[in-house]
Amino acid sequence: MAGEERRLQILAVAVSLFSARGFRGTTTKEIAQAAGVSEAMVFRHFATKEELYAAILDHKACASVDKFEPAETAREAISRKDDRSVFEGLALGALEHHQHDPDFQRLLLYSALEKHELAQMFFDRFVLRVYEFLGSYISERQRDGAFVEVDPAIVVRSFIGMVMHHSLNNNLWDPTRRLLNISNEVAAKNFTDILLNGITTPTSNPNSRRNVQSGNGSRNKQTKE
Amino acid sequence: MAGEERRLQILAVAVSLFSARGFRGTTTKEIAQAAGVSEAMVFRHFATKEELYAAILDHKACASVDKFEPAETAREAISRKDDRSVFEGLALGALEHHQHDPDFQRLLLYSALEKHELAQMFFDRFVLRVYEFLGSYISERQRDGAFVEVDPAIVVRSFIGMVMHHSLNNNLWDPTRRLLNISNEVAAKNFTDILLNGITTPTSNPNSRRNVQSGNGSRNKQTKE
DNA sequence: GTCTATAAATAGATAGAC
DNA sequence: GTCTATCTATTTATAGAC
Repeated sequence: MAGEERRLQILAVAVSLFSARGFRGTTTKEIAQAAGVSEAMVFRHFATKEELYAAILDHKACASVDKFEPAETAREAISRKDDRSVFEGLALGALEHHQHDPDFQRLLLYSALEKHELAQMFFDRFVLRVYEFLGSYISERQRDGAFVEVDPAIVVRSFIGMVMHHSLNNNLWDPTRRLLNISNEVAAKNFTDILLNGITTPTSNPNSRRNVQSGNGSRNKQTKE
Repeated sequence: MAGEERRLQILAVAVSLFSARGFRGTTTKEIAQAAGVSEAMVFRHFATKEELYAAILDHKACASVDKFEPAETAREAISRKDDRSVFEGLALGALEHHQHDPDFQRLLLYSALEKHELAQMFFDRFVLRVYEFLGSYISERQRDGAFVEVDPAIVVRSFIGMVMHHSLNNNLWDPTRRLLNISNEVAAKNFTDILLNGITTPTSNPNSRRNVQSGNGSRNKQTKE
């Protein structure tokens, strides 16, 4: 097998093993066996185990960043100020990504727990940008009077929390979907519904929407019905 | 040092090491050194490294379950049907727990990634119950007409997602709070606000609240203003 | 490009003295 | 209860033949 081809093959099996067992939990021997070569071959393509791991994280992180960067549908929805499309589209994209490539989330978690520098780099280069990106849209919609006045970062944290935690459950704790078995489309729609509209019915709660009116809040009764 | 005392000391340092480096990332030698004893002492109290790890997970999981089980304030708020108190109280409790004991979340994540059986046991004995507990309350409030008709499990997933993901950010990726620096109280309040009320202002979105009216939905225009 | 053989260090775990 | 010394297996990594 040609050099580059072999390198990619080793990389591929290593992704699967590192994501399943973590850095310290995976041995170079296992990687070599899974690739059907000797350990010496692994070290021919990657000087150290650490270098192999870094190559994987780098590849996964960059691929993920690139995949998000366009987010054409998101930008288009933003330009139309179509809130539902913005959030639902981003959620669906993330959920599909996590479902299609569960190794990605596991690698990210393992590397974060193990405090690998590339985990922090991914956070700086990807998560930070998402917060800026989404946060600035939320700010804009607040200026429009469409969203209530609340720290945009909290809104981003909340929404990403719903989405990421759902994927985490599906990939990590509840792969058989005992707790909640819904399609990504339904999940994205419901998370967006909750973020935008909440779950309280309009008439049921006298304190509802109290964040909206800044000047006439005194009309809202604090006592229960 | 007396037997039981020594045992607890080893357990304590092992918690800190296992939570920092995971099972495979922690050596019995390190544990012994951190406890100021020889490796032989570790194996005197715990037959194998695995047994020590299981003792830790078991202890942490049981302590956590016990701590939640009362949840007196939650039950009291539920009996009053004080939605805000129910969710805000549970969120604050979890956030405080995670902040006060960051090892707990790391151990849980590591053990889940490493597919340790006790991780699954914790899920079955704790997470499952929370879903039942909160889910049945949500169902009740839906029958009251206070909450919109949506799968209660999705609501639970959403809310737990906000809370857990926030703790995860604070403990794992952003301990310096670059992205979002708020107290647990503010976080719990805001997550609850979003869950109950959403972020859209009442007048801004013609599609808003469309889940509520089951019979007269045709009045809602689908076109944008 | 691929292998076998092996080095060097470290892992988990035990024996036996005090 | 505690230690030192040690065993055995495994781990990362290298040397050198083909």
